[in-house]
Amino acid sequence: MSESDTTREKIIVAARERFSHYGYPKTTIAELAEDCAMSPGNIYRFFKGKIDIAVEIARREALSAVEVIEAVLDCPLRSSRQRLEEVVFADLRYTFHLLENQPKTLELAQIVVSDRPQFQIESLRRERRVFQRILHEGQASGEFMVDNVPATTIALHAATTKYRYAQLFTNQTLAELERELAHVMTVIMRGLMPTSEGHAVAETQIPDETTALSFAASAVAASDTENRNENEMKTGTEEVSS
Amino acid sequence: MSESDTTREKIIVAARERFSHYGYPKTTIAELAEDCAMSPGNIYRFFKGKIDIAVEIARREALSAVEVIEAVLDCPLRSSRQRLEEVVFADLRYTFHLLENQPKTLELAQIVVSDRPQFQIESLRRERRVFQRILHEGQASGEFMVDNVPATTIALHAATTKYRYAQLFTNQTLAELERELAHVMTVIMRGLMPTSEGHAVAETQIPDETTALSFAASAVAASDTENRNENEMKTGTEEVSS
DNA sequence: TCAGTGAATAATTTATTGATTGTTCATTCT
DNA sequence: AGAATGAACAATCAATAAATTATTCACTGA
Repeated sequence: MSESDTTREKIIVAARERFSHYGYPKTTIAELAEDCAMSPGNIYRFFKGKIDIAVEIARREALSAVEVIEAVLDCPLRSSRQRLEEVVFADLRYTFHLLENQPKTLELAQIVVSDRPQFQIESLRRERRVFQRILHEGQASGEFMVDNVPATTIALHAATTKYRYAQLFTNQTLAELERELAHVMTVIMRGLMPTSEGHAVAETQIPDETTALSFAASAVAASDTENRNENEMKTGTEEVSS
Repeated sequence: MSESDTTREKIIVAARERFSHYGYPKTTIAELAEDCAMSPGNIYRFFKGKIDIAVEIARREALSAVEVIEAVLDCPLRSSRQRLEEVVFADLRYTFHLLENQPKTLELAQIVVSDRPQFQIESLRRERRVFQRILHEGQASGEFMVDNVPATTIALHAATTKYRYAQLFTNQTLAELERELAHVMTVIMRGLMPTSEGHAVAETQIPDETTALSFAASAVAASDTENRNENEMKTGTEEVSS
């Protein structure tokens, strides 16, 4: 069991290397087998097919992307508003840099999604859970005033669609997108927060790239090498409906 | 001049027919020439190339789509909130039905955009002008309380990205998208409107499909057959920055 | 029994070719 | 002159053949 697990890992490592260098289509099973010093046939004892190797890699990529974002939650001494903003900006920056520096990752994701539409749905759902947790906390502390948390979670997530893998929609620069997103968040925040009469909710400021993310990056780097188990992580809040 | 204009129109009519039936790639210049009872070479006295015929058709399509939406503006006895909501829902429904019933139109648009990226930028800008006009009016009447109208226009437009040609992003049904959009608009409206202390801004209701749109459809149908001039229409408000 | 093999086969991709199509332009009408 | 032609050429596409690749499975060695 443990033996066959390390073999499986070897395949994944080799595949990740080749997929990111040469792309999924140009990588052959025979090459992966050679990298792992085994026969092509043996690969099929660990994966049902070539696409399933890609699915596993994409799955892990998606999980670690959410981990980056979730790390903002563990950052102490922050208001719910700050958390929400940092999560949204982290999402923009993370996916923007991903497409910029690792174009093969997008290709892989597109291949996986076109073959397994459910994959995208689940990735988005995982991301929404983070939003929902923040909304929930903000609601509990009185910082937010929302009458339907699950529905507002979906709304928030939908309204920020443009800022996930933004290069798919536009060829604006990251700086332009950040300025735009600040305006979007300003409107949304005014919609979420109760207005103590008289003074309005302040504009959203573009968060510093280093603040929350250096924290997040180190947290992920630590968890990345260690407890890599197959199970979903526990959620802590109820599901987003739909 | 007038003579060569009607010839040009004949080409466009023939092209629109063939493009929507058989698609852009399967339509040949020879066929268009035959439809117009002329030689292939003569087409090139009116269009620089095949793609330019598609550009002209797409340009008109985009203009008439904005006209559908602009018609909401002429609908009397409506609050700015209602106008904004009706415009956004009209956009969702119009583009949804377009992709559903006229798949070749999407194909054409994608071909045009991949060849002329500027085309998309200008179409989006035209759409934003409608948003901006409503925001402006709402601001003037005191119904909205926005400190930066151009920036908020961009934010509003960006936050509703998912609901333009929604099938490109998701395979949700129209009914699902409408419910979702209602939640998005609820949050946004709370962000735009001043809260008289005590009672909150009401939730967005999904507008009736017939109300504003039957009005709009007839208005466009009327203008569609008649004054078809090449000029841009006058805007009436200042430009959206960027 | 079980991890692993590698030749055989089915499926897909790539290369090649011939046919079609977009575009030009010297020429013909009017 | 300007309007239109259609043969000529280059670019693109479709069809087929050739090569490569994914996948299976009867088999081997621990």
